[in-house]
Amino acid sequence: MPVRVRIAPSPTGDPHVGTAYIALFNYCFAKHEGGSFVLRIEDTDRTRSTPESEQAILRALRWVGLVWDEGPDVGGPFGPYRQSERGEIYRRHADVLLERGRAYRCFCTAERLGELREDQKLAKLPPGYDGRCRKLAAEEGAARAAAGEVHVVRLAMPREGTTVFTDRLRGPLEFENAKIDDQVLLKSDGFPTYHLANVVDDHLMEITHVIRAEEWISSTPKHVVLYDAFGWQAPEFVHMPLLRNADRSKISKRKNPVSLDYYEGAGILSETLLNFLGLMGWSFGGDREKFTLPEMIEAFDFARVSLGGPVFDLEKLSWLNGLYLRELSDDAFLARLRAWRLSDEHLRRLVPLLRERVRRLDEFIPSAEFFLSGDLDLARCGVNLVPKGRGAKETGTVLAAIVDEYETIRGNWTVAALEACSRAFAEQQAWKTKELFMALRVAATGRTMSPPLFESMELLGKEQVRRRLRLAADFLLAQPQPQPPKA
RNA sequence: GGUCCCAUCGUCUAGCGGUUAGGACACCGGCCUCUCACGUCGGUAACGCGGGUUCAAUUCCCGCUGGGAUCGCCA
Repeated sequence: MPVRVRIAPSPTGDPHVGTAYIALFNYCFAKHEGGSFVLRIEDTDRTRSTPESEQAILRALRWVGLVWDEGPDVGGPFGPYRQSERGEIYRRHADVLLERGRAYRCFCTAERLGELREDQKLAKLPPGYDGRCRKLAAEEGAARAAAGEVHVVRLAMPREGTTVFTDRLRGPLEFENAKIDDQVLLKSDGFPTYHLANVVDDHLMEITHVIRAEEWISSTPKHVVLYDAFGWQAPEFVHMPLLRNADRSKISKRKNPVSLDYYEGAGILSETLLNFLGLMGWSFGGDREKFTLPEMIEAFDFARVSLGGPVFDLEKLSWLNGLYLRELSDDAFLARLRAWRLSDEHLRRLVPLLRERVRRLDEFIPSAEFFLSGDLDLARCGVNLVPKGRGAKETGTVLAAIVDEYETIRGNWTVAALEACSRAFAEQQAWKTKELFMALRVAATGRTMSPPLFESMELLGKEQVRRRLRLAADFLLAQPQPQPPKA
């Protein structure tokens, strides 16, 4: 049977470095085995999925250079590759489970489930569905559903016994069925949850190996039960360790740049990024640290995966990138620069902002410096970061808070949205706009004098701004507190 | 808290019973050099703890500790 693997991102946000990481291992394994690499879009969350996000993810994955053999854009024999276009398939399969008594209709409301969870929390019981609707007769469920009553379909987990599956990297993993609750398979909007869609699609798309992140281990027994309920053979499971923040928690945008767009914007070459991700949890063998994608494919072996969650270290990534940069010819280097920020396209966006602040052409580059550089020298910004009459700590807190506030406009990173959001935030914090805007200006540009703040922020891009604001906040929060006056 | 996963320098890792525990990033020093960077040479730095098994444990087993994940009509 030919090896078929897949990467299945959910288009609910920015292209994630973890997606590229898992995609890399899927890709290398598939290509090493002469198999196929499939891209499937898991957009079953109607409220959060957006076509913009899907486009951004496809674009970023293309930048990274992992080419998929089948996917929503290129098609293939197992399409459609977008789950939102496969609704009928999931409903049909849910019906099969219903008929077989392996699933049941549940009419409990979100409110009741919320209360249930609250009660369980208070009583210090493990959270989970209490199975109320499982007691309903199938006929009654069918009748109420036919009458148009809103409901979901839940998996009827076996109440006894254990479910075992073999993880390629860890060996057999065993779970007690009684401790796994009845997962929702079909939501009340008729869309499937991940659990159903993933199992159905992996089977229909003839996926042979599910290579995904470790966070999925605990839901795998549910998937195994589903395969069994359908009478299908489950694929082989391979759970890769999770990328981590410096504090060893799962990598997150609060603590690390996580968007592939950030790395592209920082001038990390895609070949560097792939090489570096290949160093996370995997080793080439020998003392080899620098290798190309074809070399990694050639050498690929799951036996060389280590399971400790690797901390993603920007410092080492930058070092590796330097290696790649230095081996470029001058012309190739120049081409990279142009593709990065020195394209006509990018410079043309800077010109209108900067030309009126420039008297001579030789002032242009200095005035544009913060648009073309990475992290700022915060020690040099120093006191300017903190408005008069405000403390370092409170300014740090405010900057950290506005980073979260900007989350709400991530899909609409425009001057107008930035300004509206920032003004509202200032009011809410009881800060003068003047105070807040200056702190933002210095944190984002490193200067007290700059082109208009929101224009600058829009051009810098959300990744760059987020990073600089966070760094400034961390810097301020780490300042030694003023000593209380001596008595 | 329940369940599950994991555990070698600060970080990424090699090691798959017997090694002076190797390499890389970062850090420190030397060399190179007009400076810096690159390069190069050297240095500081790790097997979490306790029991077993064994002639011998970093390596195998168990417990503890520590870290992580997960417990959604998100994926």
